[in-house]
Amino acid sequence: MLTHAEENYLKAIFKITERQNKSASTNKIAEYVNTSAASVTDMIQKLAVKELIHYEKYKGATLSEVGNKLATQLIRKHRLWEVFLCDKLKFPWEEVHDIAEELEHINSAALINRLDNFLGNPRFDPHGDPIPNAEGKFMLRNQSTMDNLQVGQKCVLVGVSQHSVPFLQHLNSLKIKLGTAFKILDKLDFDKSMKIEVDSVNQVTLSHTVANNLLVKLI
Amino acid sequence: MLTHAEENYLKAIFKITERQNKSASTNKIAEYVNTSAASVTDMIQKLAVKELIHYEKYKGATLSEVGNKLATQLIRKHRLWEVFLCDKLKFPWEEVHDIAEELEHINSAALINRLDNFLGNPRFDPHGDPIPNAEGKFMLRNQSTMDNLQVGQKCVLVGVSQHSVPFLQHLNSLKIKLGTAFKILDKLDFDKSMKIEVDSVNQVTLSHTVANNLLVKLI
DNA sequence: TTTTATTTTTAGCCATGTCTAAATTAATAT
DNA sequence: ATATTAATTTAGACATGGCTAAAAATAAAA
Repeated sequence: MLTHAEENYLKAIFKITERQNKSASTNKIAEYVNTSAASVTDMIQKLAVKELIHYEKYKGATLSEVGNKLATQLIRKHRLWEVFLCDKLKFPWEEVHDIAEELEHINSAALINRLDNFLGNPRFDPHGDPIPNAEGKFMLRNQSTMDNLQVGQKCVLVGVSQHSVPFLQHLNSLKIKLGTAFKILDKLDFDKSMKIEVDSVNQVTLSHTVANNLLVKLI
Repeated sequence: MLTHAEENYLKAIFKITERQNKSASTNKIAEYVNTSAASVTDMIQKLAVKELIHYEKYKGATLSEVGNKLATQLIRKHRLWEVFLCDKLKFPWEEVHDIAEELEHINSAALINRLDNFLGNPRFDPHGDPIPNAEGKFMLRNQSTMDNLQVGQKCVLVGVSQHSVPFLQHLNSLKIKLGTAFKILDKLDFDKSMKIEVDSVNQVTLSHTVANNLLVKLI
């Protein structure tokens, strides 16, 4: 059985190696688990002994097959709890991450399977991230970031690739949420900002940073 | 903020001093938190320094006002989660304790208040134990243990004072659950067992131990 | 290709919460 | 009242997970 700390390290390595296609560096992991590089070295050595990760001195860490399985189950638990918090308890989407961060450490397969059923076996969490099934398979979706679209194209928001509270609150204030439909009205060259029509009613301008963090599906 | 361990000690002392009307002994606490007496001595000394308990060498521990407040909130969380597990996730009542034992350590007042609302502000948990409200007030009920009743009296099961899995499964097998109505048919002197009519249909014999752990309300 | 800067590791230390064994105090029985 | 038993505390140790400061390895720049 894993400790909380071990679980957090596995999840960090999962997320880092998922984004970049190479091993997770000590510093990057330290940033994710909010600790010092020295502590990370200690911990990843222990995880390597337990064969949860592959680790070579000075070359970072990647998950072993077992470690990957465990990390995936954590992601599953985290995202299911987020759905519970938003759908059932009506939490706003910017508040669910921290609570789910604690809930994900509860250990009970029966609990998670019943929760999954109770929620109607959701495929995506409140931020649009896919929820792996009990076997660890993720559902993929063809999506792109909004800044890639051309003037005139229409799309629907299916996810956000940043979960920070200020970013999500910014979207709230623009009345943008998952499912919102957009039409690209204009793209400004000098700062890459975009003029957008939201739900066929109001127009807003999005900075490149914002557009880059919006995951959309063409319609 | 409290650690898991500290929370478990406070809860243990709460339960012990709730039952007996005197301070919780080192050994008793050790039994509740499943550790050695030496470890308990260590921990209660720390808790005393933090003024969460009153402690005098060789004389056991009682909760301070602050400690009592914290313990009560833990009980509240535990019991609300038990309701969630039974009512929403349809867990059988003998399986919820262990899971709630983990869930109760999640720290979020917003979460608990929303959960309380979501569940319809229940006053009692699946074993019939009262759930303190956000201010820590318990709802009391006039109840007695079934072994106190006389032949001919009728009652309804409103709680169980033992939560062990075998005991609860035994009740399952007898089709006895909260809300079940009984009539006392006979009391046997030599072993204090009782002959009972359950829900006006089947008759069963309950040992004194079982009857003593059934909390009932006369009707 | 050296020098410099950055990253990673090692070494030594600390707090938490546990343990066993031994010592001390309290309770019980003769 | 004293001896025995039981309960409690102390002492010393260990595992986990964190820290800082210094050393070593790698990467970047001159």
